[in-house]
Amino acid sequence: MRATANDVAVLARVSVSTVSRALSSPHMVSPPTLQKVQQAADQLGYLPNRAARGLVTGRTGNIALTIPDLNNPYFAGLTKEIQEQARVRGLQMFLADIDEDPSAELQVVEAVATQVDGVLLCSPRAGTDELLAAAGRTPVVMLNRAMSAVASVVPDHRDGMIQGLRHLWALGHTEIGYVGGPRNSWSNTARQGAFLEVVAELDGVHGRDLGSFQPYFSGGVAAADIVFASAVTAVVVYNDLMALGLLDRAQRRGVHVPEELSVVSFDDIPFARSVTPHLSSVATSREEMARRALDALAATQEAAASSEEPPHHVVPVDLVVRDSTGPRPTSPIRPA
Amino acid sequence: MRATANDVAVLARVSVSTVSRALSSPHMVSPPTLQKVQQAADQLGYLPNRAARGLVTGRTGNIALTIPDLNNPYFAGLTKEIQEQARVRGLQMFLADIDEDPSAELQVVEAVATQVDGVLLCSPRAGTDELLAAAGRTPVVMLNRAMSAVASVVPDHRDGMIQGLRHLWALGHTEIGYVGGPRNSWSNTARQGAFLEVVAELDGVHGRDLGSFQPYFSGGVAAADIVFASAVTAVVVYNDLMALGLLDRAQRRGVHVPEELSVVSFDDIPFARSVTPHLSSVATSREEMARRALDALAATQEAAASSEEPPHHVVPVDLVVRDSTGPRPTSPIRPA
DNA sequence: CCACTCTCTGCAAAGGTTTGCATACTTCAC
DNA sequence: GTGAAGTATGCAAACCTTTGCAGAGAGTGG
Repeated sequence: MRATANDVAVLARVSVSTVSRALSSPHMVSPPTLQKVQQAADQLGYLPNRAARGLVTGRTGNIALTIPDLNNPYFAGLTKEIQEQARVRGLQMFLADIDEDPSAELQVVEAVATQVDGVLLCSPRAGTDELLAAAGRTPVVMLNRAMSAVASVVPDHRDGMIQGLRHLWALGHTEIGYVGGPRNSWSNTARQGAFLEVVAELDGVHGRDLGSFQPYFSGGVAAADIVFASAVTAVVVYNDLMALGLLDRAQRRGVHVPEELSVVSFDDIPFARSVTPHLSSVATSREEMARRALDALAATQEAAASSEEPPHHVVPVDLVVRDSTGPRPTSPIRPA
Repeated sequence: MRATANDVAVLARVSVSTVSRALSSPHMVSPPTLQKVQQAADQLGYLPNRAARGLVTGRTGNIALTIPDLNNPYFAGLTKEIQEQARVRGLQMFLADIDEDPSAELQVVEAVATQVDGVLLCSPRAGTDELLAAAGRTPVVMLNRAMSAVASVVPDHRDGMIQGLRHLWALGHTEIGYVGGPRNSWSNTARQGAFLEVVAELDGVHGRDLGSFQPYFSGGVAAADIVFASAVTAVVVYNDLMALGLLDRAQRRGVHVPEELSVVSFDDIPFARSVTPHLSSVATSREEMARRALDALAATQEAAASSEEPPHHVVPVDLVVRDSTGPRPTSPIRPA
């Protein structure tokens, strides 16, 4: 079996208490004993059992993250950054890919609740009340969903929409569509709402909701022909993955982007730069999201007793203009 | 605080032992008591503390996975499948993105070793000996690296290379290059070795090693001009990400794929179907890799005592032919 | 030389669960 | 009516660590 504190104690001829103190608060122990203990610990390759420690201290050094779909590079990148932020804070991370299954999300939260210091719910699929119930007393921070009752970190969807639409407006577009993501997604609701609001404020611009689609490449393919058949010359797409699908279908149908159709989307995944034309997209810094998420978690832990309002972060976004947006075409879309 | 077994015991007017038994081995408890306990547990929302359970049973219900780079969709997809396989087996999963940092890998393994039933090391960066030392008595399975001492799951690189090269050979190519990944990567060594071997066995085919590059989009871009300047009409590329970079650069340089250059790569990431031309690629079933990885972990746990040879899985692969490969051109590459 | 302060160390409890053993109670056969 | 067999439950130890408290010993000042 693996060496325990007791083994080290025996070898160093001290008590387990001294071993514990030597390793976690060295200043409480005399230099000679400290050295004895350290040597014994090294010799045995001793590492404290974190589960046992968590049992008594109440802090486990673990966090958990739920994510909807790792096959979406946006979420993969965000996961990477969150894990990196956890690492620099000395935390280990549980990960669960929910894959659109709300019950799986609840199960995971219940299962890990006792072994983590906090839970990060990224784009939660289940209901907020159930999730909070499942978490029990464990601090929770939501990513990509805002509610007053629980701490949250969300991108500034509205500002992203403003940046995207003003860009299209400046290019002369007046008929602009919104290609939506899943109807029950908080992010989609936020973006769709912002689209309609902002479009109403732009002089001479006519906005059109083109419907809801799956937030995958295939969803963009599915939306494409509807886009071509509508009278729009530009679209804002729920996310990059869908925009890629739209682009692929456009190419097959002989619709030229950006000459006949301009496309802006959200997320700025790395592949936005790997396709032709390179995608104009609204970028949120994943590193900033991750940093704020872990800060919010720490704050929530502190504020557990003091019932202050939990922190709500809105992370700034930036439109990155590339090749998928261009001036309003003079003639309408004409698929080959 | 969260409800404990003791709270349930008090409410149900039984002992904690009975609570424990009622919930984990119901048949050992009389129907009326069982019902009392269940009702009390429901009422309090009781869920056993898994860390405490792990302390006494020695099984935690957790595993850990280290992965080199979540921004590579191949690894993101593999992570997703492994987490899914863990879920169906009732296990929670720690995840660590190593990002090419061997010391981070060692730290993580040490940190989680006490709180997991096993560790999956995907494309390990650190040395095998150090990793095994860090894991201590925790079962370890390696993915994408094979060694006799430790259980492993690897794709059949050699067969993948055979399929890719025979495909190119059948298309008439005789000058074929290999665009390599990182020199210290086990996968790259395996693929490069297989390339040279297989190419030597193909009549009239001349293989050429074109060097080592970073396993990213940028690495493919960096390799591109070297490829165009060499006399090859086809290349096998270490992975899809690099192939995408190569394709991007080819388009900018005016090199037509597959008319002037055929490209085959490894991994078959989803984006292989999202770029133009769609990429011919050697696919490994991520689901199969994941399943075998968890099977191997379970087997390693069993065989901890009996010192049998650890299991070594070689997972079959399939070349998926798409649009990036075509007949040998009659005239050599001529960048615009 | 005493009393006091400080520094260091050990004892024992606590955290929440599982499980071997013992006990109490039933049931049944003789 | 007694003994055996069987069932259901509780007690207490164990897992590994941290930490409050107490005690031992050393040093210091009067």
